[in-house]
Amino acid sequence: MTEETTTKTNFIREIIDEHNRTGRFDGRVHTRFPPEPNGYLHIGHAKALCIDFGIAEDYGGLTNLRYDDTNPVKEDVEYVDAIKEDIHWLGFDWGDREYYASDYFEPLYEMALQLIEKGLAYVDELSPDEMREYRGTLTEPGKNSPWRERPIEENLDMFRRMRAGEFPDGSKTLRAKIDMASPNMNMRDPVMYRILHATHHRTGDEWCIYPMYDFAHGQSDSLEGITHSMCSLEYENHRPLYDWFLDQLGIFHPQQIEFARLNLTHTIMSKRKLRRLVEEGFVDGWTDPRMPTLSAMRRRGYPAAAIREFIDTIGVAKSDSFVEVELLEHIVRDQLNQSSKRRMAVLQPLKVVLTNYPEGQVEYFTIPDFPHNPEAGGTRQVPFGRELWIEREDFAEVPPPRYHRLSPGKEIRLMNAYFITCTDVVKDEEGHLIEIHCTYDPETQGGSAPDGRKVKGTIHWVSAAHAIEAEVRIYDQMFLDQHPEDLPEGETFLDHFNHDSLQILRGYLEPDLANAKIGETYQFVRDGYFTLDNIHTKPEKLVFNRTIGLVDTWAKVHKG
RNA sequence: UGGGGCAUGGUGCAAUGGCAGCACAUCGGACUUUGAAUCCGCUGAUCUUGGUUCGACUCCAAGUGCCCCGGCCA
Repeated sequence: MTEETTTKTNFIREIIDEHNRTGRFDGRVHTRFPPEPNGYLHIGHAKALCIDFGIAEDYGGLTNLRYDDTNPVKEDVEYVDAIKEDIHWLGFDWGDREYYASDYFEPLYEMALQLIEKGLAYVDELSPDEMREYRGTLTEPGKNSPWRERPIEENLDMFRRMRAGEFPDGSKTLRAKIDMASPNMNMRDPVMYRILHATHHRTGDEWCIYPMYDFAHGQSDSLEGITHSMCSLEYENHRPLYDWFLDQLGIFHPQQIEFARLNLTHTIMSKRKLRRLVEEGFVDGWTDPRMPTLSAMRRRGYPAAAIREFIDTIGVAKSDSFVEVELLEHIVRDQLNQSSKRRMAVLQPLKVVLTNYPEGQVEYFTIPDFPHNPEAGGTRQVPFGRELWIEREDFAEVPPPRYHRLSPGKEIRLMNAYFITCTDVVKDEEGHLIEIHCTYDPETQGGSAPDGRKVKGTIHWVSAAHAIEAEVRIYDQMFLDQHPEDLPEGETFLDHFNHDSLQILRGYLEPDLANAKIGETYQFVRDGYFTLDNIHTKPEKLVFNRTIGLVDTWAKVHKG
């Protein structure tokens, strides 16, 4: 309208604005997104992605993709490919700037040598247990390692021999010589290198010493000319160390800025815990539609644009927060409502026979894809016949108060077809409902009565003779608890996994759905949004995932 | 007195010394060939106590609460 919705400001943008005012980076903004390839990206990473890529884009800058692959025992190529696909899906692009911390192992090694030469790093031979003991506690200072005053030449020699593979894993480390009495534990002579005789997914067996995150990250930023290095709050305590390495090395000094990571209700964001759900079979892999991973959301039918809109809506700050998943769901529904063609599908079927409808007769109704905005889409032909499927919940033998659907003696509308009135209920010997008999009013073809009479209820239907069958998967939250990680003593998140979070149904669909395409979402009228599963769907077997249900006010009132 | 960080409706985010606002959620109503959507309306917040000021969410002081840090993980 008059003004393009101004990008909301936040504390990070204010810091960048200040840098631009003072000329700290000559007006340059260059960020990086630094995933560790040890798991799939989740919605929390989407927040980082939107911050890293979004801010750079707004300031006319660039963003590098850089894998933080400094720990070969945890990382794998399987993840690097999945990560790239997810970033592209979200709509971000790093051009040709795909980097790896492992690209910098050689320069990093040189930098370590420099620090040794300046007397700022030493080879330590304390065992892991001893090191912990020497580190002190949160309230008591640590004490210096007996190896701390080793001569520079000896450090140089030992470190070269560490690289050469002369020592076993864990026998030695290279440590920064800072301050064992620092109140910041990260400054108590942090380990820079450890010995790991492990095969790295990119460098193979070229190295047997690997830099720690703290020694690799800042210098990688510096090497790439990154100006603003955004990360989550827990790295705030690491910033003095980030700054220390850069200052001692005297190299280009980016600014680290920390923000609060995203937490969502009813799910977990810890990669370690998500991996347990995968490895212990609670879910069907990292892309199981119940997972908070981006590839799961894609598979489930969440639009990438909805995820970006969501991240934009929640904002960025430094206070720990828990966003209600309902907000994400609202935005997904909002976008899908505008883009999804309407179709009819019956998921929990009940047979209806129109006793006064001619045996063997079939007629076709032309129904718009977007009934409330017919110009927005096309139409499709929907067959109608004497026998129909309706939703089990759309009939009640004894209707509760304010029930608008079908019940004995009541007239309602079959959407876009006819008014029908229930005349009989057919049951088996045990009293189970088999089918219901209705009469239709031929005068109400198309769904309105020439005499102007109204009906309160409108239900959807599928012609039994023409219906196609499909598997339909309905999802619920993985955890019923709002905060599944906030548990009483002795319970784990696994104890609270919602085993009813996947429901598999066999539904009857209107025949046009045979033309459904993977990647397209449909609204199954009065139920929700559905998309074809990109893994289980076969030409001879359609499998639909329910992306998200429609808001169901009736269910709320009814359960009330 | 270890260090660092954060406190605004139920949730998330604004207001940068000048009328505390937006979104979601909740609740009520209108409309409806989707009990959806749409529309209208209600409820509801500045952690506490002092101070500065004509005026404080904002500045100052003290306190309280929550989060992070003792991996050769990131």
